[in-house]
Amino acid sequence: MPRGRPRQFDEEEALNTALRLFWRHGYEGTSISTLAKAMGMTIPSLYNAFGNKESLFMKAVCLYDLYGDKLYGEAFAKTSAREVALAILMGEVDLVSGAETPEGCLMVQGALATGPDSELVRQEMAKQRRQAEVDVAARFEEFQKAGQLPLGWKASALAAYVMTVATGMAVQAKSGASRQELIEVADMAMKIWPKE
Amino acid sequence: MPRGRPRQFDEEEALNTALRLFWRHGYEGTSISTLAKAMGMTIPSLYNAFGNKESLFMKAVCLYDLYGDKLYGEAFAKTSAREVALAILMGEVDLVSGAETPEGCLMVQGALATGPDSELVRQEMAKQRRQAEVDVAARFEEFQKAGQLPLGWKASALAAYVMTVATGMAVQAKSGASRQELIEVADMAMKIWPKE
DNA sequence: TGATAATTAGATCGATCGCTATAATAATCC
DNA sequence: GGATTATTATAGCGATCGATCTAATTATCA
Repeated sequence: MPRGRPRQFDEEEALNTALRLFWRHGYEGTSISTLAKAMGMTIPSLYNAFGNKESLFMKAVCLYDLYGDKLYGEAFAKTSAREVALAILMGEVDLVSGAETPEGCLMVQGALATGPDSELVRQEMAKQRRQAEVDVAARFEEFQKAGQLPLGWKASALAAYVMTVATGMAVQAKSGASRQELIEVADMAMKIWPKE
Repeated sequence: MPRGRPRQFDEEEALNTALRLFWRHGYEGTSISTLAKAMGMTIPSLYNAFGNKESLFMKAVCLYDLYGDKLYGEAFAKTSAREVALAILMGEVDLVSGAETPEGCLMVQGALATGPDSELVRQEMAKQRRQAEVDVAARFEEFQKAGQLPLGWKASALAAYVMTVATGMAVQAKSGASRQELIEVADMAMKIWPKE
């Protein structure tokens, strides 16, 4: 046990609670007092443990990234562009409409349009969304170089398309779309691939 | 001229200014004081003319709807499902990446995830997004009944797909995607149609 | 057992939030 | 010109925002 008075909260559990709140209500829509109450700690304890609201949010984002890392890790392991796309879309359906998690995607609804005080957070979310697309494009590029993309397709355009559908499904989930509806959307989206 | 002291602002112009601010910064991210300054009127004048923040936002949404009404009106006039979809997607590209307007879509980023105080506004935006999809589905249903949809396609799933891509493009635009990138996405999205 | 270190608890900071009460101003109506 | 009506301007309302100060508490270390 460390030196001083022991903490009355579990840091990871508290961070997970914060993640759920930011996920559901966004960065601006979640107040410090709401966070502190839900996390079972006083406001000074929250600041002592997590810095400030922005750094708490960014730590929650890091925790959220674990979901994405798993999803895209598994998708990138697939051996065809079509399977990669399918894994991304079906994985996103699970993520944005999971029964145990808030509807939608933290990267999208965490800070999409904000006031001036949250501008840095908004830009960081936009940056991470763009980076995810760049990563997907790089994976598709590998298939492109191996001549395994349909004729005339650009890896970057395919990646932009897949991520656009994924992002759109996240908004649909937040609008109340069911998992079944999202699966139908993903099925439609996969029809871009030419038949044999 | 009406009875009392004349107004020092043009109501429609002021509402348009409010629309731009809500469009860029969202409902929660736009404060009354910011709105009043940009609209060139004092805070009491703003309340006198527009009620409260929520009703001002809803009036801005009505003004925004004019863009959508034009877009979907023209799209629904097309004579094939494919042309309807193409008109929707290209129209949305214009709308969410217009040079004269903020990036993205007010319906999406106006109030996607919010705090408890903005819950009503958030639900209203979600409702309008769902309604737009229902309208598109109804148009596709007409083609379906005429046997003019590809075999095995559901009008509702096609509508959900098209609106998902449209919504996703709105987020992409807010992330900084260029018009050209969005056009490439729309082109990819249209590939779901089978070749003759 | 006393010094040290870390966390907790309670009170509160200045700033801003959405909103409004009051009163001065500027037009028309009679 | 006086009454009426609507808008403007100033000031400020209570509540909440993110964040912090001070002090009491509870552990380890020497």
